[in-house]
Amino acid sequence: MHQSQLFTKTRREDPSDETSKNAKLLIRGGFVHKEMAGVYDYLPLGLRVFNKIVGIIREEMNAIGGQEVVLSTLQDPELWKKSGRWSDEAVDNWFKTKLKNDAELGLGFTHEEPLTNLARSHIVSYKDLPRYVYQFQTKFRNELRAKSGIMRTREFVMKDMYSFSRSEEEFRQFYEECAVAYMNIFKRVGLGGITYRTFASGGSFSKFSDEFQTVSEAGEDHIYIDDKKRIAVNKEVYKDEVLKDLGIKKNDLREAKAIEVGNIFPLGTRFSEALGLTYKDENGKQMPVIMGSYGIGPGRLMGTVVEILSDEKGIIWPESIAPYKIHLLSLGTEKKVISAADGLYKTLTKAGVEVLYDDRDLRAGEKFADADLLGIPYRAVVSTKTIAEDKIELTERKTGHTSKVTAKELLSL
RNA sequence: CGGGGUGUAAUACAACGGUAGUAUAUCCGCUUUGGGAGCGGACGAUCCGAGUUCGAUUCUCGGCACCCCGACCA
Repeated sequence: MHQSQLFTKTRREDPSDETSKNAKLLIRGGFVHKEMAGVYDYLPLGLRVFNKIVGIIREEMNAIGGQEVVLSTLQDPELWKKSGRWSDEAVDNWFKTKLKNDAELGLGFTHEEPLTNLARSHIVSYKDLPRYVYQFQTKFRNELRAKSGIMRTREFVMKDMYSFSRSEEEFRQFYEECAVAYMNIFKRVGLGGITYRTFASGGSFSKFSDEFQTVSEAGEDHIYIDDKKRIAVNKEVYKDEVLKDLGIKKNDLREAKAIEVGNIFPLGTRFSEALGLTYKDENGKQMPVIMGSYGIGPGRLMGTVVEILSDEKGIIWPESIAPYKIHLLSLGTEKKVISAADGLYKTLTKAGVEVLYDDRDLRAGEKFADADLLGIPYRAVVSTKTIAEDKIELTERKTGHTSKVTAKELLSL
C-alpha cells in the first residue's frame, strides 16, 4: 500500500474526548473513528488488524471442531420470552426496535436463544452430537455508560461459540479444550504471560464461569492471581469457601486490575429446556442437550493489545496482528532514492510481504514519527546514505534496534 | 441511572457582555531536507432553541451531545 494513497491520515494531537490510551492511539493513527459514545468505525489500517485477530480466533475455533455460521442481528421476541430474557427487567441492555406494523424486535446482544432454537431442526439424535457452532457477529448492548475507548462499546463484533453435548462429561471435555484454545489465542495476539484463566461468577447463566483476564491498569476488573498455578479468581467470587473449593491459599494471591478478554460459560440445560432442544439417546429416551457458550470480542482484544503494547511514541503491534509487516520509508526527493524505494516495494510485494510504503513527499522526522505511531514491526529506510552502502536500514519497532541489511535479508525476515 | 464537568475551524486551545484569536493540518510561493523545518500569503468555526440586553461565544432557561466518578455489565 502506498501511504500517499491511504484513506486515512495521522493526527498530531490526542482527541480531547478520549482518556483511554487505546482510543487516543488508535484514533491518532487513523485505525478507528469514533462515531458517537461507544460506537466506533474500523478504518483500513484498523480493519487489517481486526481481521488478523479474527483470523487467529477462527483458526483456533476450527481446530477444536468449530463450524462457522452467521446468525441475524434482528431477534424474534418469542424466543426470548421462552427463556425469560425479553423483558427490560431481566436484561437491562436491550436495544429494541419495531416493524412498521408495530411488532417488536430485538437487536441481539448474544445468541443463545436463536441458536438453540435453530439447533432443534438439526440436532435430534445422539448421533447428531456433539456439535460446536460459532460466529463473528455484531452485538448491540445498550450500556448505561460506554467507556475505555473501544473496550466497552454499544455495538461490537463478538466471536460467540455454542457447544451442544450429550453429557456433562462430554461438555466438560470440550469446555477444557476451548479454554486451551483461548489461551492459544491470547498468546498468539501477544498477550500470553499476562492473561490468566480466572474463576468468576456465572451471572444468571450458571453458578460459575471462567473469564480470561489480561493484567492491565486500564482494566475494569479486580482479580487475585496465583502465580504458581497460573490461575486467578475474580473479586466478585473472592470468598473463603470458593478459594477452598479451588484449592487456593489466600497468601499465594496477589491483587491486580485486569481486562476481561474472554469468557466461557457452562449453560447446562438452561436454554435447551426453555426452548425444547432435546435428542433421543441410544435407548430412545428424550434428553435435554447440555450446552456451553464461549465469547471473545476481537475489538476489545485489539484495544487490550494497544493498552499493553505501546510506548510514548505509539503502538507496537505484534507481528501476528500488525496491519503490515514492513513500513518502507523513502527519505528525500532524489530520483535514485525514489526509484530504489519503488523497486524495493515491488520486490517485497511480489514476494508476498505486506508492506506499507511511505512514498509521501515529507521530511524524515515526520515519516519517523508516523512510523512510530502506526507501530508496524519493521521499519525499512531507503535514503541517499543507504544507497551509497547498497544496504537498507532496518529498525525493529519493539526494540528500536537498527541494522543494515540487504534486500535479500529483508525478504527473508 | 445518581453526581460532577465540557461544548468555538478538520485537530488542540484562547477570547471583560463590544471587530471571534493562536497553533497544527490543508492550499499557493520561495528557501530547506535523517527525528514532527523557516518565511510570506490563503481557506476555515461559536451544538440547537428560547430569553435578558442597544449588543450574547460570554449571562439565564430548555434540549441535545461528549467526558469523568459511581452504580451497572451474559
